[in-house]
Amino acid sequence: MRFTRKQRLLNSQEYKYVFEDALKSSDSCLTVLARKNGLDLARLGLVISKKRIRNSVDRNRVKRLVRESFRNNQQCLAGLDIVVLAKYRANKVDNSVLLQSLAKHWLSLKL
RNA sequence: GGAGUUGGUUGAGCAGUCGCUAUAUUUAUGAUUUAUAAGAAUAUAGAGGAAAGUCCGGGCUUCAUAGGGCAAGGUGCCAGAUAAUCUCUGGGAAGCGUGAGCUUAUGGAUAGUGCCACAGAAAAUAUACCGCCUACGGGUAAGGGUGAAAAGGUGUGGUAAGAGCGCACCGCAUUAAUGGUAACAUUAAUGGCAGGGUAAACCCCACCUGAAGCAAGACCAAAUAGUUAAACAUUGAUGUUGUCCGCAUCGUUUAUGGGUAGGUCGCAUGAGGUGACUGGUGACAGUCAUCCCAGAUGAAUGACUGUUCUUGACAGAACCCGGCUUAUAGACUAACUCCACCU
RNA sequence: GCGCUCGUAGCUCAUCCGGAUAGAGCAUCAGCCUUCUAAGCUGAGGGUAGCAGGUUCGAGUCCUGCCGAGCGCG
Repeated sequence: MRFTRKQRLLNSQEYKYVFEDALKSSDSCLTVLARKNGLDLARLGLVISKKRIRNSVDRNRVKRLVRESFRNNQQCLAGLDIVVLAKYRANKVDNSVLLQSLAKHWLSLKL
């Protein structure tokens, strides 16, 4: 499974498109938004603010985990534009917990 | 063996699978051809000692002048190092520590101005309060208490009482000699005490500072639309910080309205790293050999599994370097000091 | 990438160019008043002045370094 530039949201119009009318799934760590994009691919965007997670090391860790999980599950998400928002708790949680949480979100969005 | 001081090095390792970014090579597809675009495979490389804070300094780029005066700001013992510094090294002075060592915005209070609460007679001005002495004109600053600070200190002689009034030692100032590049130190002579503190209060003296910052700036491509009104117009406006002079340009500014903000370069060979030798007390410099070591742009280093140990801190490049400051689990190592014991 | 401002009681602010007990309003608590509450009156508590150093006899105030918050320009 590869994860290329095509599979990312690259500018603010694409983000706006998702925010306007989205399916929503959230828990204590993350909020996930999704909207159909009319393509074969799934596309991912990340919103991880400096206010919620102070250190850049932690921000990068969350980003990488989300990307990794997205990469492994992209087939079942095909045709969706997805935006992941991090919450305050996300930098206090272990990798495995975060991955489990993501897996749940993917499942709920797929339905 | 214990306690400590000052430096230096390092910042979990190994294997497997799947991914990300860059570079090189190869390959197939589309296209009239080239350029190019997007894709695949292989190989190689891929965050730090602080990448952080942005506190200093420099490179680089642009601004027609980097010219002058006045402002404004900074630095402040001496000498050196450096591209440069509010950095570093060595030395002097003062303070702290038994010591190794550590700390210091460390010029000037005899250029001038200001401030010094309360207490105290008095806060720098002496016809000085209590006092002491007296020939009742006055003399005096020993003693008293206040305070952060009160006109050299201690002793002794001396006196009406006292007093650098005299002397000895200590402190201080001036002059000279010697040592040192210098800061300064030592010695000698002279003076009889020069007249409190504060310059991180204004200031004086010496030295330094043109401004802006990679969103600098250069190039390519695309798109476009100006109109109306008002103000000023060489005694004006604008031009890279304040102001005046000087210099450059000729329209400028405000309101209203329309349009564009895509890409490439800048951008990774550098005051570079490593090792050896030489010079220097040292910061550092020189010579030779060798190496090429991130370059993203909604922004790359990760995930999972297994395994070992000491169970892993602080923390993520964004034009680049040199410092400083702050955060930091530990591990290793060198030199030195003090205490106790043994030989 | 530059430049600037602020941090004082639970909250909002004073404290002159350094001088000693850091003050005011609201809030809190206690008492009075009222049948009870509100309003009113009286009193009390609450502060290492963001943190750490330095200058000074003396620092909330001056200087330096950190921490936090906010603003402006491109």
